[in-house]
Amino acid sequence: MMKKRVTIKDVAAQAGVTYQTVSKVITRRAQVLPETEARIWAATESLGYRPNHNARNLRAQRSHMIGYSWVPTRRDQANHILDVFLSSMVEEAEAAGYHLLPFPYREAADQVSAYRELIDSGRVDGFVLSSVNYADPRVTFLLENQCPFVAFGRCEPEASFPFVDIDGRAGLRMATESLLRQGHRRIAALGWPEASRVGNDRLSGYFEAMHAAEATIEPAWVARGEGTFEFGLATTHAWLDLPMAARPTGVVALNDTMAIGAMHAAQSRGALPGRQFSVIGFDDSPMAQYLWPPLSSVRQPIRLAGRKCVEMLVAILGGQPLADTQTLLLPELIVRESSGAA
Amino acid sequence: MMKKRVTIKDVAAQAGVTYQTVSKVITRRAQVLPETEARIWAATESLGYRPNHNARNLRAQRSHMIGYSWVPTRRDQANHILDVFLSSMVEEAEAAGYHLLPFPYREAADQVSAYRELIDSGRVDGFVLSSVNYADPRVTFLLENQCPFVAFGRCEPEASFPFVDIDGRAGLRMATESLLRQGHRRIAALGWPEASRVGNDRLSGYFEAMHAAEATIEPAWVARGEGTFEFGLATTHAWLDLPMAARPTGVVALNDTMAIGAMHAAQSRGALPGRQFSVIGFDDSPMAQYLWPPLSSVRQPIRLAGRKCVEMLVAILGGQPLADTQTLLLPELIVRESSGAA
DNA sequence: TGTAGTTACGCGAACGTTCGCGCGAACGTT
DNA sequence: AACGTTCGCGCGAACGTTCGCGTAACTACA
Repeated sequence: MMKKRVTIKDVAAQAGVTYQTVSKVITRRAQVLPETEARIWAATESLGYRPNHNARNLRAQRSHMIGYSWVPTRRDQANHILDVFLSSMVEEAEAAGYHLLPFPYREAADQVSAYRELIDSGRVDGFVLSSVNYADPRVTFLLENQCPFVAFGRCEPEASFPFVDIDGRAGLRMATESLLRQGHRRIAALGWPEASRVGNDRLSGYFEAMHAAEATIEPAWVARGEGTFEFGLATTHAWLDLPMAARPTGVVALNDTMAIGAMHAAQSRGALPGRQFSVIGFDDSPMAQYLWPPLSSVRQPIRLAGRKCVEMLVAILGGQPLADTQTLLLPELIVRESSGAA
Repeated sequence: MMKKRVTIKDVAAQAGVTYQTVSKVITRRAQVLPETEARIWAATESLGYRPNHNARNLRAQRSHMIGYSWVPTRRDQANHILDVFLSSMVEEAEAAGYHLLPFPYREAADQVSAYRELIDSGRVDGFVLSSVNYADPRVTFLLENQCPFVAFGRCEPEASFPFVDIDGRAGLRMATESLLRQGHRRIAALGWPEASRVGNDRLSGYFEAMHAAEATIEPAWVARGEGTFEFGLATTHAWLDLPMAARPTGVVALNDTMAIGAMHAAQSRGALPGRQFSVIGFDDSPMAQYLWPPLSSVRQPIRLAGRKCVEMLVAILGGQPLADTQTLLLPELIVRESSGAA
């Protein structure tokens, strides 16, 4: 079907040298006459030669591939991050002579086996992990087998492995401080279950800001749920049912979906978000700007994170010592009309 | 660093046979005593042997990789489709012993060279294309070089190559018919530039439905723009400025972003979407349900499309004759409150 | 002119597989 | 008992590279 592959031997024949010499020229380890070198380059050019990566990788005992798997999202909760995260990783990888190998997400028990297969069969040289949580079995597996990886997200602070993470604590601190500055004192938070490391990290920023401002926190103001629209909606309704003195005037949410639920609840009671009731989300999903009123939200530097993950992993795979093995990136608060003066 | 790779020879040594025999057992081309076979399987098991894919691929002159590249979206227009499309492809590919190779999108002039490099260096066996448009240079290149590929999206009807596409025409016909059934006669459309094949295809469904219902179409009702929120907003404002008799009572949009613009325009003039003015979008993006009122939209069977693309490509790569080389999938209209009786 | 040092290139081997051929042993048939 | 068949397995080669060593030819110096 396709025209014959052109190999290094074809080039050699045309240039009148042995194929090993061609190899040396191409990999620039040559001590060759300028004249022969020119002939060889001319031959590669005219034949359109491209080194066969399978053969190279076999010889080098490397695959130049980076494994990556992500947990698929429900259809009503878009993963708007994936596009940016993936393309930034893919670009950075290509620049370093690597490629990304996406593989299907598997459920808990099976999860580690997918990683094992890929590494044992030589398909990948290392991994980028995401959605890392407490006591992640993948992390322990990879550490045990001394398999190179970089995590997007931390897990235990004790475990020391290379990671890139976004400072969610700082993000929620910024959001909370923004409300405090606008005169809010009674601020509630829509959080995730206690099992979520990311959730706890972000929430701690809320506590920090509140304590620093010496604002009291009613236990009822900190709600933990699955991050859904419905949870944000129901919880906010409950808050707005509280007696005036205990009723929050603003909410910070760990994601935009819950924030939108909160906005709907407020609006359906005639409390215009941004005027009578302030809401700040997290993620700065594209819909944030199209809501009415547009939603304030914390934006994460995803592109940077993707680049950094791959950059670090490539350095590790190249055997280079890493300056800082752990990177924390600052998010940015985007203030829109959903949050305003108390 | 990592413990020594275990190869087929290690297995052979432990099982007391030559490594070629192990190969035969593993690839199931063996005529072997049940007893030896058992020994071999036991050895692979105990050593945790995994075939080296680089070596296999080199030998087989195949990479078992499928190249895929997508055009990155602007940060305010989420690609909520990518997650589903990618994971469905990755899953289907794995089931067939393939993997996906994502590579960076390049601009027009350079675009083909990326495909050439991948195929010439033996990194991929074929491609899945998306965002195919009229006279796509990638298509002509791949056809010329007889390189296997499946397109997600058609281009010219004449060019005959395997593709999977979603029947956008049917989608817009359904949307338009839905409004017609609810008594609307003056229906406008928010389209894409004439250079967009997908745009023209979808729009033709609008024309079809209108003609079938013998509803007249004012030229001003068909607007073509870049698909942005701002375009939907401005255009709808212009429509609502028309004299009563020429003013549309409903809009169908080629994507949700423009539909949301239309909703905002209507709302800001006190026309509640779904009551005084109906809007139907396209994509059923996750935010559709969280808008107020929730947006009616056309949902595409993306997961199915992804599976189908890979299924077809794998069949082609396996040398199997394809029953139908061209698949058209029907979208589904999700009616919510943004569209209602005229 | 003999020897040491350098330069330019060839040669063999190896990476981990698969594949087709070949060969001895066991088997059944005349 | 001699002969063809089948079975079970070994053997050599090949896929396209890279790498270290070997070795001619050339330069330089005594």
